[in-house]
Amino acid sequence: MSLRVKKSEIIKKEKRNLFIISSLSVFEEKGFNNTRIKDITKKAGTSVGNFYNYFKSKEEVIEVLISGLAELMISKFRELFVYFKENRIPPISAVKYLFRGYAKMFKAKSETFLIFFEQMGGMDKKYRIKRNEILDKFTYEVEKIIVKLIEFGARDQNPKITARIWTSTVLGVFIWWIRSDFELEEEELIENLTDVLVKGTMSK
Amino acid sequence: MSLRVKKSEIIKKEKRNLFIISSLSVFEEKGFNNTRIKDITKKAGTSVGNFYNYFKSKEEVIEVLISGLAELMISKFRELFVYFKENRIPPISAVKYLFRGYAKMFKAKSETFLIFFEQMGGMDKKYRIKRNEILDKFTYEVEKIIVKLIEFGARDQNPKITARIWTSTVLGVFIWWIRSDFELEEEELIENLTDVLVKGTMSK
Amino acid sequence: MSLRVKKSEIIKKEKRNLFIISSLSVFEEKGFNNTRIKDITKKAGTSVGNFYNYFKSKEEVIEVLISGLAELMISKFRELFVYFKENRIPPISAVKYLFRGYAKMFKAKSETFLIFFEQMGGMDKKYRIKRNEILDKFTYEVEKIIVKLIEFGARDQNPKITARIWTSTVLGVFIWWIRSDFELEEEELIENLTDVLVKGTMSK
Amino acid sequence: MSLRVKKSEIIKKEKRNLFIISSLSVFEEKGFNNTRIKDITKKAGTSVGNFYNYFKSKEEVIEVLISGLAELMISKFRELFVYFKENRIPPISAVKYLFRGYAKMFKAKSETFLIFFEQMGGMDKKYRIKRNEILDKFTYEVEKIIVKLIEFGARDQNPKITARIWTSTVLGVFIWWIRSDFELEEEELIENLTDVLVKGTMSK
DNA sequence: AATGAATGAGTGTTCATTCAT
DNA sequence: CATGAATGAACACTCATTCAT
Repeated sequence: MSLRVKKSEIIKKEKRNLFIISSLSVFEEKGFNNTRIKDITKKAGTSVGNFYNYFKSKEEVIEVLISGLAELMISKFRELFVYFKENRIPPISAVKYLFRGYAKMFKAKSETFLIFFEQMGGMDKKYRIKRNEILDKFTYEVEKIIVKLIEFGARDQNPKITARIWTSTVLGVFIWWIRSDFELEEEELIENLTDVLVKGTMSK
Repeated sequence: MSLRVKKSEIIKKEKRNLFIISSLSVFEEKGFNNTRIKDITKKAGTSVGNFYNYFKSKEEVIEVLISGLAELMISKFRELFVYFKENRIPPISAVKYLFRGYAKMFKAKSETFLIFFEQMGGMDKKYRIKRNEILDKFTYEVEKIIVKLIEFGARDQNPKITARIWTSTVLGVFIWWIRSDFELEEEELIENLTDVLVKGTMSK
Repeated sequence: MSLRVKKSEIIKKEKRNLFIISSLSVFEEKGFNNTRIKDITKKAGTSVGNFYNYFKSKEEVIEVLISGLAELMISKFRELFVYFKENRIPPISAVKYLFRGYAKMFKAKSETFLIFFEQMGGMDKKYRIKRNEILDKFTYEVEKIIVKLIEFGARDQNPKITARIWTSTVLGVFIWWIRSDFELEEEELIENLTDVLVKGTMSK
Repeated sequence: MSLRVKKSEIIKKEKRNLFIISSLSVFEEKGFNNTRIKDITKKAGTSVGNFYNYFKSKEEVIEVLISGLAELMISKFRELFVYFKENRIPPISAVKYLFRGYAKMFKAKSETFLIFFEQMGGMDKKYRIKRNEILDKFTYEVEKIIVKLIEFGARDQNPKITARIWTSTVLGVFIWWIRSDFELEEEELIENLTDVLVKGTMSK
């Protein structure tokens, strides 16, 4: 019996996931504001009413999407930072490693990132606030790296500003990369990005 | 008679402007999609119907806003680039001068820039496309600067990527600056930004 | 002074007339429901507000139009009937004379007739009622002619029905004639119409 | 499954029909232009939004009404004409039979006919054009009858004019009959109508 | 769970009418 | 008288959400 419940719960979670994935691709195509519940359910191959068996509102989907993304970003950043901190490797290699991690993440979740960075501003104010919170958290993690780099001998810059520069640069470039459908060679992009940021931060 | 006509036309233009400015601040506050015509006209101190004496639709306002901004950006970039090209000054000073020009522009049109960079993605697909076109033009202008810097002795990078890095960085940082309500000292920001980008691009 | 007032009144009447004529041609073109006050005033070469110096509402124009038409129709019918009654001529000639009078009237007021017969039904209920009243009056006049014809030796039909037949036939045919832009030869039309109606009513 | 689908489709068609019938009676009462979607749905006992599950616009209803009527008229006329052609009966009986067919049709669809003949002119230009097309087709069918009557020995008239006379007469009289709420005895009306038209067309 | 018809508040837009100049 | 900007009620249509089956 308990097994049965578990099974049905797994199925439920899968269905919920199907809706999220469907939402994602429709949001990407039409934008959040121009996406109708009907579009999502059509994509998911089910009916409008059924959507409400899994979500209590249209907003819940976007909230789930965003929370998932936020979690992913933060945990990824922390994970990468731990590597950064614990390994005594030349900064340039460490940063490259870091960026490769980012690249992988952006590639895996490209649609979510596009929605997050391109569309979230057009939604309700609360989403804009949420987005900025996430960006701030990201910047905060980056700042720790900058501080680390200063220990490694970087010029004495305002770490807050430099962290913000890094954040803007990394996100802007990767978003552009996604939008261009990954046209550019990943390694070349990372190489160039690392080069500018590390040299810009460290060279005397 | 002709004078009178002119006068009424000036008044008409002023009224139109009032609507644009009102729209701007409401869009900024509520987002384009959550702004009602009534919000705009209330801000402008007039009636709903009167809005349609000046614009044929809600969309027309956003189109006017965006075209105006696009023109401003492009012309400003060109103007600054001409200065950059025609004056034999050290690159770091030239770039600083360039960034000061940007800063001034961003400050003067901060609300429009926020709408452009934060909300436009959430609108119709056509606006996303338009936005990317404008960004591409901007990047193209920046690329000319990078090429110039290479002539000045920069490392041999892929100017397309470096231009994109610059674009992302500058826009990201300035948008953040606007959003933080210009909390940071302008000169410090410019100093730091120039430092990272020029050193990141030029140092061996 | 009194002369001056008179003069200004004449001018006022002329202006009113200009509006009525303008209305007519716009109603004909766009239909009453799709005609805007602006269309009328544009045609009249004046401004929207000025319209209300001459009429108290949009409805007043249609009322003036319709009353004028009703008066014209009724008086014309009476006039023709007097001729019919007072002249001892063969019925067929009298009817022909009658129809020639109608034809002239329809030609002179073709636009008004089209509005009356084609559009009035689409307006408010009260106009439909008014239209039917006018038609009834018309039929009542025709009935007097039928009665006269019976005195002349027509078969014994129900004069109410036959009058209605005549009314429908005459109006239907003339409206068609107007709509076809008077393509058909007037005399041929009258000849044929008279022929059918008189023979249909009188021959044993 | 297929049975279920069929059933739901039948229900859907019935609902659609309910809307059409409701529209009809409201149009008849208030006129197309003065009918609000709310009036229709109130009559149909449902909500405004639901109307749009069955029709894509207010216009679609009128289009359905008109197409249905046009089809009905044309097919009825053809059917009656076939009877007319294939049976060697005295013309007066044949015409009477024809008119009885018309009368039945007018009675069955009286509301639609009223809308068609009284209101369609007040709608958009395209509807006026459509109406005239239908009238022309009707006249064309009548013309064939006139030609037949000429073969039977009618005077040599211009069949186009005589057909138009018949059309105007028949429609005008029946519309009047509907409007008077069928006050007049059907048989007497038909008798009289036939008498005038056939004698008017055939008598030497 | 699944369906999709039903609901109705909400929104952009129109346009007759008013009124300050 | 003439002008045309200003007013705001009214309406067609949309769509998130509910609910009977």
